[in-house]
Amino acid sequence: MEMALLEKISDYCWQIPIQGKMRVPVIIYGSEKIIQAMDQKVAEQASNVASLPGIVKASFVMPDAHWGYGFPIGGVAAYDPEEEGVISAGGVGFDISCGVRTLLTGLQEKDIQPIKNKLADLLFKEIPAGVGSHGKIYLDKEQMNKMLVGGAKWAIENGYGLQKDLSRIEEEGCMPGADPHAVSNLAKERQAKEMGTLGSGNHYAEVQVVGKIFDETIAKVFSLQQGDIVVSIHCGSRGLGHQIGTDYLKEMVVCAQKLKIDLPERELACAPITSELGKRYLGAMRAGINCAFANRQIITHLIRKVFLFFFPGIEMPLLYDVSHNTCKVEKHKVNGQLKELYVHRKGATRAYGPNQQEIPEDYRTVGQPVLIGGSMGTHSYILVGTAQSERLAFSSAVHGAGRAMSRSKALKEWKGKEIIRSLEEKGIIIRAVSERGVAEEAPLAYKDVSDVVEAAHKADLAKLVARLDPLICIKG
DNA sequence: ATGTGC
Repeated sequence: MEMALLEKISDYCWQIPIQGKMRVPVIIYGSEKIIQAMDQKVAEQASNVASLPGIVKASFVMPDAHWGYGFPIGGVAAYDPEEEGVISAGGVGFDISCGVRTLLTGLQEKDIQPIKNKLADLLFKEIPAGVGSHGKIYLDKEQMNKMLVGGAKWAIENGYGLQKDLSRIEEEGCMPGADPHAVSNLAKERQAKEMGTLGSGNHYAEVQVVGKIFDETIAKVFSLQQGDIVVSIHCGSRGLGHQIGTDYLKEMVVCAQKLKIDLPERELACAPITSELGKRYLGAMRAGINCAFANRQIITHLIRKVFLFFFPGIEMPLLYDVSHNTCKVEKHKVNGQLKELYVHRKGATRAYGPNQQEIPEDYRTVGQPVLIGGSMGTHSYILVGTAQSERLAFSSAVHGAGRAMSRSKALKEWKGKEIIRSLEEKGIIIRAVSERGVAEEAPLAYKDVSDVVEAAHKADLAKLVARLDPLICIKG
């Protein structure tokens, strides 16, 4: 990114002042090194986002941002319905409610060492992964609608998990206001066989060891200790979310044209929050959130079954489950006034600080766990939300490393087999459906997640709690 | 991200 175009506010905060059609400034969080390496396109896209009607405060860019479809990935933007604010399918992203869930195991690394390969094999066998992967579950129309309304709650009622899991999921695993009738039949058909599947790309299920604790006090509240084994799931709403995105993007292009909303780029298509289309998208997108909650809940059940085989009686409670592709209605302070805003987080994790009613009671004194998935073979991190983040970025933080290299370039650079072998030498077992997928997801095709979380920490968006090191990674 | 792409 061209640093000359930015005004430095602090070591970890930079600004693009209002210019052209921008209604608010762009605020970018990150070190000089991170922002220098960011694509210039991110600045353009974030400025475009700042030009849409009803945006308040600023168009925010997280340290892990990269070029996305219309809105940058790693972007946060809030729109006010009372100021003709908009909602945008591209501002949520195609993988609606993609997110991370982490399970505690109570095991230590030495417990899994003797069975590591067998554990990897069985996890790989039991968790369907890959493009177009199907599970054993088939939902008819009636069950589909119930799932889209009930989310993880529906999954638990149908035998996939424990009632107490719900208290550790954002929205308690069931997003209110979901409207299955706003979801196309095509989207539902695509999803019918995809419940409890991982998908492809950077999605994974990973067995990890807590490699480092940054904050002992908060780690204790999160039940994390050095050497503990945890399991993390990174996936979203599969074909359903993607089809909702595709369907509504088309409609929003037409809507924006009709209402003469000035779009710097077609891909910024949006609809007024108060419009019929805006409300319908919100209902469909919320159904997508429930689909992702249910999906991660079913995968949790599959993982627990595998662990129970090796460790009879094991309990695997949730640490937390949080999304990083959503639009949510939240109250935030703008110019000293509490406003109800539509907060788009695309590749940005909600990161509530202490004393928020929305987070589990056990965590309320310290703040919400902010789960940051790394790329294949690299560290992941657990952070905690801060009080400052509300003012800084509507309580949001980073979501992961972010690509540094295109998929096609990664394919030219590496072979899947070589990547798997070199990770094996480091003691990391990869079980993947596609060798091509492994090459595309090569560790060096991603930015360094450690830099990104350090920047989030130093910018006060969220605070470092623990580092997770991969042992077994199941991929599409 | 995606029944991967014009």
